[in-house]
Amino acid sequence: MPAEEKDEEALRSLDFIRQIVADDVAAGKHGGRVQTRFPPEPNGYLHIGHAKSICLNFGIAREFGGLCNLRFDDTNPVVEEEEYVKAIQEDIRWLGFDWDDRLFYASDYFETLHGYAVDLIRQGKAYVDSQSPEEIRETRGSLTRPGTPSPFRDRTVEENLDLFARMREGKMEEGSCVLRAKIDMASPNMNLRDPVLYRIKKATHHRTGDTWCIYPTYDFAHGYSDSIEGITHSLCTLEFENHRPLYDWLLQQLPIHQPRQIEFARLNLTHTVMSKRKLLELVKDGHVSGWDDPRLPTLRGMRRRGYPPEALRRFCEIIGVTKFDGVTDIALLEHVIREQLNEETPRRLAVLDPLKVILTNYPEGEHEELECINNPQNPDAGTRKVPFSRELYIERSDFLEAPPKKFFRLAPGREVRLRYAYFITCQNVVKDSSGNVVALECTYDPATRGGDAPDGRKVKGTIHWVDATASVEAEVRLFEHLFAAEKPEEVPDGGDWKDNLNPASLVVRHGCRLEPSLADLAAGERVQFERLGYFTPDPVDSRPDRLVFLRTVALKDKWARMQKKGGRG
RNA sequence: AACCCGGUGGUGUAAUCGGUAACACAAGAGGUUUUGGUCCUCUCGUUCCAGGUUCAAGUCCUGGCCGGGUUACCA
Repeated sequence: MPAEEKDEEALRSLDFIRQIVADDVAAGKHGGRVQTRFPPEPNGYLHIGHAKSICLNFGIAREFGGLCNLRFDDTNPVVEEEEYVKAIQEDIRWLGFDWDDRLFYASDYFETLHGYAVDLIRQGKAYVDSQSPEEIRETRGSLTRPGTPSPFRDRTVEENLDLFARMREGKMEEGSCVLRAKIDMASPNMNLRDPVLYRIKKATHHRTGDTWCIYPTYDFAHGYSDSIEGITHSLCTLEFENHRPLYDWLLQQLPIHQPRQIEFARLNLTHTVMSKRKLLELVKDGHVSGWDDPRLPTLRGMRRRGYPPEALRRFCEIIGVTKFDGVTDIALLEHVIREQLNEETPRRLAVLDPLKVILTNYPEGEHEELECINNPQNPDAGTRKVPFSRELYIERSDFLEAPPKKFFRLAPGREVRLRYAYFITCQNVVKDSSGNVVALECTYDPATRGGDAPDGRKVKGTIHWVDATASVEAEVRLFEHLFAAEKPEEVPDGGDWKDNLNPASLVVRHGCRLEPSLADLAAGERVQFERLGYFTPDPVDSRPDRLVFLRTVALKDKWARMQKKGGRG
């Protein structure tokens, strides 16, 4: 009733699918009921593209007071496995969605589906074709040439019934015959040229075992499964657009619940690949460590990398739903990850490439604890004590012997602030015999404890540090885009998409030094290493005695950008 | 080549279903700052083209152009 509330509601525009659903609800279609489904085939792991579909389907159900089912589309036993069924459920739960007791399988409906096929045969709408797969392909015609009818197209209902029964009984060889819909061999839509409805596969199904040797095709099973479950809006990606006439035709032949299929554009991201086939190839060929490699766009990879599920949901919300087949900049994903992590992540000090600093005027054998703010974004996060003494480590990249113009960090004779600690001045550069910088001798100003100078003097730079002895060692893995090219699939002729793999997508740093509190971070916890990015202990490889951290995403780095720009001229 | 679907700044979306282009990201410039982070300000579009309907078109019509999908007993 409040006007402002109404305005706010009006401001939130509905995507074209939600608009359709809203209209249907308003019109009282299906009694105002809304039911969707997420229908993965259990033959691979879920990726961020699936997340878009999951958020859409579960999101719409929730927004319209409806339900969303999880249904495994397991109609092809030769490629599907139980292993994926479990993994997919895990991933969806992690993303934050729940299907309650509505976990279904297309294979649950095999008997009903078979009955529907028999109904179609009885109506003269389907027939058993005894042509070979090659013959079927050839007589289907082409995009420009109509197909020609099968010589078996006009078999009698009785004959078809008998043949189909024998198919089910296993008396026919694989490939010797199929059940086809009798629609229109001259249709400009290839899907309507007597599509195959059932084929013989003498394979063991992960759920039905050897009960069946004939299996329905996707087109046959999908719409009918939707109907059986009372789905009102069946959402799928654009490549099924041409299947919709078949979806509708199949449904309309029987006096059953009629769902509506609506197609939307799948998600494409820059600097990565999304197809199951390509992902599989990367895993199989060892370009990545597995399906949960943190560089992959798989949900497992992202979970391991420390991406918060809330951010993924937010991302799916931002990208919207349309019929335009575009490519989303992966920078948008990274942005929502940072946005989320910036709010909720405790800050910590860590040095990835340690350079020793000796405070020559700091008393030997002495140490102290300095108070550091946990999260400037959130005062409630409080503070913590971090050990400090005469010998420290700073980031090697925070020191330059001959600093360029805009370099604000440490250099000979220059003063900087150690975050939450003291101002220090570099007095001497210690080098080994081959001229490498091995340590810095600095003086600190005791009056600047905490990081402020009582005399009001300023420093240009603040750098992070860690105590040399009271710190723990760790391995840290840094990631960049898996592919250097924005669109890895676009390759010059003769080239391979894998040529675009980024050789620097994984950089492993050994001998990193972390503030002691990081030693007992629990798996799944996320922190910000100040000035470096957001990190999480690797749930796979990190052990109490051998810490491994993964960088979820780097902080934005203006300095790096300036350097890059300058370097290019 | 036939059919289907699309086309709004660099990218992704929006525009109260004809009323005078908005948001986010990216990029660039500047400000604040004990993270070169965050935050704040500013810059970046003849809505693919050409006609037409209309007082009024990103929205409707026609024709082009460009892009995607489709010729598995895969999904």
